[in-house]
Amino acid sequence: MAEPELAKRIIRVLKKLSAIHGSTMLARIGGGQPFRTLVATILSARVRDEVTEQVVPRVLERWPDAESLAVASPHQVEQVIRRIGLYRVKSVRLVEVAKQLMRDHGGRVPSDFDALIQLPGVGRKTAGCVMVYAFGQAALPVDTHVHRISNRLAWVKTSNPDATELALRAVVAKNWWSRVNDLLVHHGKTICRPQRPLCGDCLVWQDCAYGVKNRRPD
DNA sequence: AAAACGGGGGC
DNA sequence: GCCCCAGTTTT
Repeated sequence: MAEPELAKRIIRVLKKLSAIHGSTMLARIGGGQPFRTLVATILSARVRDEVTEQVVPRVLERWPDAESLAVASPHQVEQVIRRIGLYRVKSVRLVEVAKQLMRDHGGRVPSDFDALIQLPGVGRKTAGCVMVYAFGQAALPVDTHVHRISNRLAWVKTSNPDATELALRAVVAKNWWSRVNDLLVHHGKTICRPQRPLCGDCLVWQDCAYGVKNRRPD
């Protein structure tokens, strides 16, 4: 451990945040099923939860598996996901993903990070979310929320999300990664928001220079 | 490292 | 009107 002081700070914050309970959007929509989780995660990119939660079930109702989605036309998909941003790109990619699943993986979603990340429109975040929520495998997909928290609490000094991921992996046991991800994402969406964070309601404001300054402005 | 994709909601 | 949204791909 290069920085035991940092490790202690991270652990202290995570313990306080462990009082948080509740499910995440991807856990609700995906229901632990690989195909549902994959589709939900791809469509959720740069889209608010409320829109994703309304649109994705309609997609899955019409195309419940890779076999049916692979023979759909992107235009058909586009009509259904129209409320989501980037829908032109995403409709083409969804069909392409389904075709690739049929061609290379027997119509199943691979339970392998390296295979997932090769699907079109699937990056580190999406692959990590599928591994965590669909396969229950250890993965810590650091997103903008977790990265923002990491910066405000001064866990990392660079703008690289990978640095945050490494810092967390160093101090959190593998079987807790999904739980830690849930805690931090939930905290980032509700309290530690990008603008006007609710430091007055924050459980860890005392561990955060940003929070201390916000609660005791001078 | 930065731009592009992109409609919809909050303020 | 401006900024942001459980990112990924391209330049």
